[in-house]
This record gives sequence, structure tokens and C-alpha cells, in this order.
Amino acid sequence: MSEAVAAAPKSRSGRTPHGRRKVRSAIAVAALEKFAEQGFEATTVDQIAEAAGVGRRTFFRYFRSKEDVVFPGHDERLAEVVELLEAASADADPLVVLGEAAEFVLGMYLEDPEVSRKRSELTRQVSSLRDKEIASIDRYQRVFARYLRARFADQPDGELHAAVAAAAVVAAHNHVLRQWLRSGGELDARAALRHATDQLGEALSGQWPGGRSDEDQDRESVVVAAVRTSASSEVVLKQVREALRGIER
Amino acid sequence: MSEAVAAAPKSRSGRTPHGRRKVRSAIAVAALEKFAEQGFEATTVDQIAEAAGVGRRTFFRYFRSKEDVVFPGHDERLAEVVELLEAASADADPLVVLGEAAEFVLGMYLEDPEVSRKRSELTRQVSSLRDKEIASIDRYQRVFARYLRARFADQPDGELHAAVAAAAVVAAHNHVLRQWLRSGGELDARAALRHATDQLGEALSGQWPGGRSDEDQDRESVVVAAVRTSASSEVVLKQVREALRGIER
DNA sequence: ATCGTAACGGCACTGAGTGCCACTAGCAAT
DNA sequence: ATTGCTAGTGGCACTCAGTGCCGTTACGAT
Repeated sequence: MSEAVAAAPKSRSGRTPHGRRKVRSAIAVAALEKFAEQGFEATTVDQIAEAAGVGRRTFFRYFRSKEDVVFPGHDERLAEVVELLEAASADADPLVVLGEAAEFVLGMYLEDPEVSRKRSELTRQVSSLRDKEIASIDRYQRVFARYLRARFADQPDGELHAAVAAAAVVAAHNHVLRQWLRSGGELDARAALRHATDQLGEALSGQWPGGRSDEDQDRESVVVAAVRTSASSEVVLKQVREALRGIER
Repeated sequence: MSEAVAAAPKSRSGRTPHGRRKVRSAIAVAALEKFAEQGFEATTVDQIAEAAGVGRRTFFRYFRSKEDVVFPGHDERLAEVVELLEAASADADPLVVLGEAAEFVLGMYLEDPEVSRKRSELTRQVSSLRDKEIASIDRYQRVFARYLRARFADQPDGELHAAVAAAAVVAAHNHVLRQWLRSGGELDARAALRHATDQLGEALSGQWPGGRSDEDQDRESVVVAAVRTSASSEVVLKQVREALRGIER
């Protein structure tokens, strides 16, 4: 590990894959192995580099920091979400679009359940990783909020509603993700997320401005007789909702 | 800086305030001065310590990290919020309680506008500080969510609603805070926050379970005739809501 | 005056992250 | 095959944050 031998042809000496993309993967695998074995903080970059068969300096060429090994390519993912939102039709219900974006993000976790579980285990234990992840989630939320801000631009309190709705969607996503992780991957996360965002859409676009555009054709199929009553509109609504719940399904 | 002179009576040598709490303040002031002067990253702890007239080691006795100088006592503040929520009446509307908690947090910023503005300027520019702050905000959100989870425990989807509502309240708070900062402290932030949480309360407690306890007495004052229709319950509800809106107010 | 305690300052050490440079492998042109 | 270019690599040295240790100093109590 020291003398003149070090300069020998490492290319074929078992280690040092030298494949362009293989190196990155080798480092990541070695790192996660070490983290699971001896913990995150107790593992030094030197150990990871040695285990991966690369130099310490090379580690930092592939990952900006030790934390970054745990969250690979979060930047690219975020860029994909931005694209997704930019490509969304201007006619579509903004909250539906955001729901789809959230499902897309969720899909990235669902793709590789084992990695996701290991990551969540790590982030649960190591505070610096938790902070990193929270910051990363916040970036998604900012993108969501920016999208909604544009869509709600002409409404009163549009910025407020955008910020709140974005936070709500992200919270719903996170909640479903946590449930899924706790269930050991058994839960139908996509369905759960859709259920959650449906409820959100009902609550938010119902009371707030920003209504749907395809409602008009349904409007004629129901007639409502409105009467004055001492009860608040909230109470009336609640009664109607319960009544409907009794009829349907 | 080296020989026997170092042991001389520093206590009266102009520097070294030596007041128990004065030291902390002196360090903080010196740090913020240096940060404003040459930037956060370009300022080393040694420089801060020297400017404050204390040893480098002492700096780390008062602040866990360089970032911590910018966010002093966030832990204590969080503890206060926890107390506030624990002290809240079990009868009160959970969302109102959370609104008050949010206003309390907002109040901490409002207390000292100049410091708040300097902090926000710093966090806007330095990513590591931004991440720290986001993590700190998330801790508030977790506390909020935990509170709501307890209050919504017996409801269907209670956990989801707790997570979403907590996120919504925090988002509203952050939005108002941002507005206030941008307005240069002119905005009536408390009123704006109350306006925002009022809307939230309407949207969330209206559509979702988690109803108030005084609704039952109102229930008898409205009668609903339910009929089958081709329209979805969403559409029916929306129609009713619009009709009510036309009648009231 | 003396003792005990708490705070302080210095020192040395670990480990993350960066800049620099020399080396090598692979590839293209000749 | 030789030369030359480029990109990836590894080692080295350096800065700086953060920590453990310890001798010293200031201060309060007896």
C-alpha cells in the first residue's frame, strides 16, 4: 500500500473498475455498506475510498460531500419535476397537476424499495442527514409553490394559497411515504397518495378560488333549493355531505 | 501571544467582559459584524473569537457551531411552543390553538425586526444557513403535527389530516413572515397571519372531520332531502356551497 | 487566607473538503 | 509504432470546523 508497487497497473488488479459510471456505483455501494456496518459518523471518507478501491480525492470528485452519497442525484430528480410542471397543460387543475408531480416523486422512492428503506433508516438516526433530506424536500416544495404561484397569480391571496397548497401536497406525500416505509413496502402508496390529494383538492379548491374548469357540464345535472336557516353554511354543508355519503356507494 | 505575558490580568485589560451573559452577546455581536463585513464562509471562528476578545475554545462553549451564532436559542423557543401546546385547553379548536402557536412564533421574529432582517439576509445568501433554518422550521412543524395527531387520533385519516394541517399552518406562517420581511416591517404581520389561519380553518375544518363540538345543537336546524343524481357528490356539494354563498352575507 | 468550583485559553488532534500537480490510460493523428 | 492530447486519477499539502484534555485563573464560600 505504499512502496513502488503502488504504481503498478491497477487497471487489471481486481480493484479499480475504471468504467466511467461503475466507479460512482462502486463508491456508493462501499459507502452504504460501511454506514450500515459501523454507522455514518464513525465512517471516514478514507475508509469508503479504500473499500471502493479508489483514492480519497476521487471520492470527492463523484460526491460533493459524505452526505451526498446517501442522496444521489437529488438535483437531477428535482430538475425532472420542474420539467414535468412546465410541460403541464395550462388548462389542467393545478392541484391535480401537483398531485401527479407528487406521485412522480413518490415513484422515485417506490422504484427501489430496499434502497429507500436503508436511506430512511440512516436519515432517522443521523441528524445531519435528516437535515439534508429536509432541505431537499423543501426544494421540491419551493418548486411546487412557484408553479402554483404562477397559476394563482391573478387571485386574491394567490401567493398565500400557493404556499399553503404546496406545503399541503408535500405533507401528504411525506405522510404516505412514511406509511409506506413503515408498512415494509406493502402499502399501495400510489393509491394512498391519490386518496390524500383527492381530499386535498376537495378541501382547497372547494373553499378557495381556483375552481376546476370541467365542472360546468355537470352543473346542470343537479338542482339545489336554498333556504334561509339559523344554521351556518358550514353546518348545512356538513349535513349535505353526510346525506350524500349515505346515498352513494 | 506566547510567553509569560499571556498570564497577565486580562480581566481589566479592556477586553474580556467576563460577565456571565455578556460574553455570549459579545461573541454574537462580533460574529454578525464580521459576517456582514466579509461574508459568512469567509469568516473563520478564530476571527470571531479574536474580535470578541475570547479564546477560540470559548466560542464553542457558547455556540455549538458557527451556524448557531445566527440562530441563537432556537431550542428554547421550540420548548416554549411545546409548553404552549400542552397548556392549551382540550376543548379549543385545534386549528385555532395552532394558529395561536404560529402567532407566538411569529412574535419572536417581530420582537426584534433588525435582527430578523439581518438573519434573513444571511440565510438568503448562505446555503448552509438556509438548510439549518429549514431544519429548524421543520422541528416546529413536527411539534404542530404531533399536537394535531393527538387531537385527531380517533378520526379516519387523522394522521394525514394532522400532517397536512400542520404543514399548512407553518406554510401560512412562513408566507406571512416573508411578506413582513419584504415590506420592511411595515406590514401588520399578526393581522395577516390571523387572516391566513382563518381561511385555513374554514377550508380544513369545514371539509374534513375534526368538527367542532358545538355543531350538534345546530344539526337539527337544517333538513336535507337527498336524491339520486348522475352528478358526483363533489358536484352536488359545490352547487350547495355556491347556493349558500348566494344567500348568506 | 484557603479551598473548591466553574469558566477560560491554549494545544493537539481528527476529519471534511479543496487546490495543485504529477502520472497514467486511452485515443487520435501522422 | 511514435507522438501528442485529454480526461480521469491519486497523492500531497493545506484550511478550517469541531472536540478532548489540561493547566491556569477568577470568584465565591467558609
